[in-house]
Amino acid sequence: MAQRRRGKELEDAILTSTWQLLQTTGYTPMTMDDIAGTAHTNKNAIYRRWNTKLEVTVAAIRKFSPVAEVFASLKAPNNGSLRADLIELMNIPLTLIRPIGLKNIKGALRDALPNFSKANAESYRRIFDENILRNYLMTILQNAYKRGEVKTDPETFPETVINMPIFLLITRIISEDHYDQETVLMFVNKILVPVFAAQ
Amino acid sequence: MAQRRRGKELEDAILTSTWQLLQTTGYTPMTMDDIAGTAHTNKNAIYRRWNTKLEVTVAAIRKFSPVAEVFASLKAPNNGSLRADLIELMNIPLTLIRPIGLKNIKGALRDALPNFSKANAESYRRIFDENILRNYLMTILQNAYKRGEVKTDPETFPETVINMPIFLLITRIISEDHYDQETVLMFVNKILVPVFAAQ
DNA sequence: CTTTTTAAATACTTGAAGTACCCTAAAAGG
DNA sequence: CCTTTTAGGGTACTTCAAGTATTTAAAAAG
Repeated sequence: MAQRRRGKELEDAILTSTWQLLQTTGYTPMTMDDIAGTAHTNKNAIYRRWNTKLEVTVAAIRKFSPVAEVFASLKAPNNGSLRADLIELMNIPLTLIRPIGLKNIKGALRDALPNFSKANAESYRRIFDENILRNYLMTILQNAYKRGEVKTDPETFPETVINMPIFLLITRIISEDHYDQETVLMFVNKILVPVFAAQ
Repeated sequence: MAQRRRGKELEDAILTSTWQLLQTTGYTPMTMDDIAGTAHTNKNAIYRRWNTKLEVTVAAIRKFSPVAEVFASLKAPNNGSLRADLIELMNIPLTLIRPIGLKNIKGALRDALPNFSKANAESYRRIFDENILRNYLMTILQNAYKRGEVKTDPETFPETVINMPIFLLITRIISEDHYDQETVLMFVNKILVPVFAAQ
């Protein structure tokens, strides 16, 4: 019998298995027993650390996808034009979605859905962006306001308008439609710039 | 013991129970056993007619909510202005959402999610609108194009732009945020008119 | 009146989540 | 070293809802 692992070693094994199953089995069909089995341990070891499949999965994503690095290296776009800044902003999710896969994100979104509500708005921003996208957007809009590209103070925009970028992403995920450079340009040119410029 | 019901009588009893449970228990917590129990029958009678909770529920909604009547009485808005037409369009879901409840729609949306995809785009339009909203929107946009309120032929708009109204609704449902007259005006004035006018 | 259909009642199977418990290896502390 | 504490291994169990199977009997059809 193999040595008994514990602590970080065991945790790593669990997250590695989760990440691996995410690529092969996929989020939705993957079960807690699958994860435990692949990691050569049992469900208790998982439940001792996380409460749900969604939580283990988020932990695995944080460990193995470039989410952390990408966010660490980011700064708020400031290219001197609303359009250029929005393109840079909407490119961020591009880097994050690819290694995880749209379908897995959709599965996770489904599990997370019951926690989404206006009252609990944090929870869904957190999945992708830890509010970074939102903060960057506000900065971008403030700069555009100073330049006159946006007519009113972004602080007064309706929540729904501020949420347009994340809502475009969510609907893209729901429809399992690919997200690429062309999509970014379409979002920015055909939707986001017109909407923000009209405020 | 009561007489043994069958056929339409039994079907009505099942749908009545479903509709009733939708108002009390709510879609997500409601189980097939609940429905069977409330209708004083058993699950077999349900499964003989529908395959999933979602399908029974949709049948119950079609029977008891004003969906059918509303759609029958509708005609494509034509008020001579893009803005007025869009307001009329976005008012239609208002009538439909209230008697069903946002939370129930959200639960149903969650169950329906796996069937949503770009490839299968029909399925999610069907939930609310049987494509009527989309057809009306195209008519509205064509009229606006003739008047010059829209610069290019709506046939050439990106799918995402055409889907803006339904996506706004979906994100509203996801966030369990109320949908009222004020929301309609905000959607139309701050988002839909700017987006369509920019095409 | 006989046959066919189909609901009622009940019990069962399945799949996954989540829990309980006992045992023992590994770490920690003296 | 030796003892104590901690936490994983293994296994079995509970729960919940979905979905299926079976037997019985009532209603419909001829």
